[in-house]
Amino acid sequence: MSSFAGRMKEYPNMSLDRFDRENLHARAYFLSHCHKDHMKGLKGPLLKRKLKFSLTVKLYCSFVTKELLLSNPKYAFWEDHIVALELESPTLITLIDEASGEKEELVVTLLPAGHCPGSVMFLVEGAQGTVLYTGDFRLAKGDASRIELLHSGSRVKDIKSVYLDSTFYDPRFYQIPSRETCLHAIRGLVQDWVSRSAYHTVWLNCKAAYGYEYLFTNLGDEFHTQIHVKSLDMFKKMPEILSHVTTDRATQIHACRHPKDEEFVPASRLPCGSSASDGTPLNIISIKPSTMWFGERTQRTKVIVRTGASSYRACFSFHSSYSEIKDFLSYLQPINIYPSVIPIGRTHADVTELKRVMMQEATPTTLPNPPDEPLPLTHIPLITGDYMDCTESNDDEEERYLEEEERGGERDEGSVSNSGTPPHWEEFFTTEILTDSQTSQPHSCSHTSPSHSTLTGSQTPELFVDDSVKLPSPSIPLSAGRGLSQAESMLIQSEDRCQGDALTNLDAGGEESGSHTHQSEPTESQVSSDFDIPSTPDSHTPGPDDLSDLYRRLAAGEEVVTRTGSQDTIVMPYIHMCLLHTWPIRAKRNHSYSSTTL
DNA sequence: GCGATCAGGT
DNA sequence: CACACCTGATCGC
Repeated sequence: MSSFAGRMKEYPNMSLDRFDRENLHARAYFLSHCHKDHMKGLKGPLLKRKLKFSLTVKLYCSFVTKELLLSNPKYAFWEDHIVALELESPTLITLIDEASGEKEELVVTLLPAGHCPGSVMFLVEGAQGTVLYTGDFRLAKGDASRIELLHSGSRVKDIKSVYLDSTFYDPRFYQIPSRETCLHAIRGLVQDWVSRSAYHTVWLNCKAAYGYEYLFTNLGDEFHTQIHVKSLDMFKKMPEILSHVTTDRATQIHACRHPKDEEFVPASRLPCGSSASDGTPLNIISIKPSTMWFGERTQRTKVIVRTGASSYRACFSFHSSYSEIKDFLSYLQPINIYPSVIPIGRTHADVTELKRVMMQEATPTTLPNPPDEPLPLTHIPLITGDYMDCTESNDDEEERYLEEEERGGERDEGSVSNSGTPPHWEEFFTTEILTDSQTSQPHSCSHTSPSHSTLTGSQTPELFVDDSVKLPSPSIPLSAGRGLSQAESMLIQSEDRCQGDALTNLDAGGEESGSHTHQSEPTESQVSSDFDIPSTPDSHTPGPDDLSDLYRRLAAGEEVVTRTGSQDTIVMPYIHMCLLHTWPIRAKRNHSYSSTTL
């Protein structure tokens, strides 16, 4: 749970993801994504009143977040105060003190966060330096190097502070199987079940939160069906999602929910109460997306776990793992790291210390101690237990592993050739409301690069452990209930293949100190970039005045040429569609910059 | 009646 | 061992 109080040291006049208490006095608000724990105070009467009397206070977020937010009538009063920004489009924002008229100018850039639809990180550049507020994020190893606006010419921008989603910033959560691996496993399980008969039905037991949509779109594509959900309202401007969901209960894949009686659902009935029209009882399995993690030396990654006669857990994470966070931080090398989550049983000092350890790992050279920060003590490991040999379930229930998948990267998806690549699908946001009849065809996008088109086209995935996964046969009594026998549990033991790749990747990511210059890149087997950052060997860092002018012009949409050394560097004002990310839902329209001043 | 907070649950 | 959410009880206004 985020314990971030809402404000950053450098820019205390803006509030991010918190809207109560001190944040009531902010000059501008920023919402990174539409999850309730980042919206505290957002519908409060005090803020509502403030808006009534203010001409300048705005809420900045992505288009998708705006849409999701306004789909809840409780936030309707924000409508005229929301400024949706494009991803990866530096925007000049002027914070105005309404009492004194004092102004403060910032350049804010939304970067894709990979956490849920519409989720972004905020890159803020201004007089107090460049800071990055990550919100919640899930980025794979190497992703930071693909975000062009974290770079200036050939090098990473000098980042003073990162306000970090530190949910899994703990070595216990060293590894979380990649999105592709998890998706692939779920697809295999669904495939095995729904192919048995039209009466075999899958219930995806998802929580009431945004973030599972890419599961729906992928499964929908794969099985040529729509996923049954409770409501479509929030997706009415998101054709790529809308086309994959339905309120028609006659489908083999459900993600519907019911406020009550969730306990008795598996094997007997669905939350929506759907049953076959001819009275034949449905054969239902439930799949509950859950976070599963593995220690540093763990060679197995069990992606699907059977928890009952007809219930499963499948690995699914909205947040980056420890090694992904470390990769992210070692790439950016911020001077300060402010964790947003203080782990239970930890004090703020502990986390501050972790940060020091992190920075020591990241930068072999001596770092200046940031002013007002306590000095590091010695490194106390967060966890004293044995997480190195974590081959057990992460869950408290006794469970049998159904599948072990350690693909270590390049074998993830049939057509995917590198390990760090998120699922290949695109979502697009539109300003028009689509009707059901308009949504049957997946939208293509002119921005999509040819390689993306290839990847998002129909794929022939490898069947996942198709002869090793054994689902309960219909002849086995589907008595719900716990205490499976060994035989019933059917441990699927694929051979432990922990090929070198996975460990090599992890090890290459951040421990050893020598390779952590900003320019350093993992070897090409680990990371593929969608663009090459040009090398400008003798460039120099522009001063604050240069930057200020540059960003002003960038915000105005100009193409900017700067002389940073012996070469001219052309700074493109808008980079579109270059990232292979799961969640950056881009505006489907020609959109000039929102150059926002007030 | 509403909001904030907490406990307890999934 | 986590997240992100819900419901219900309680308290204060």
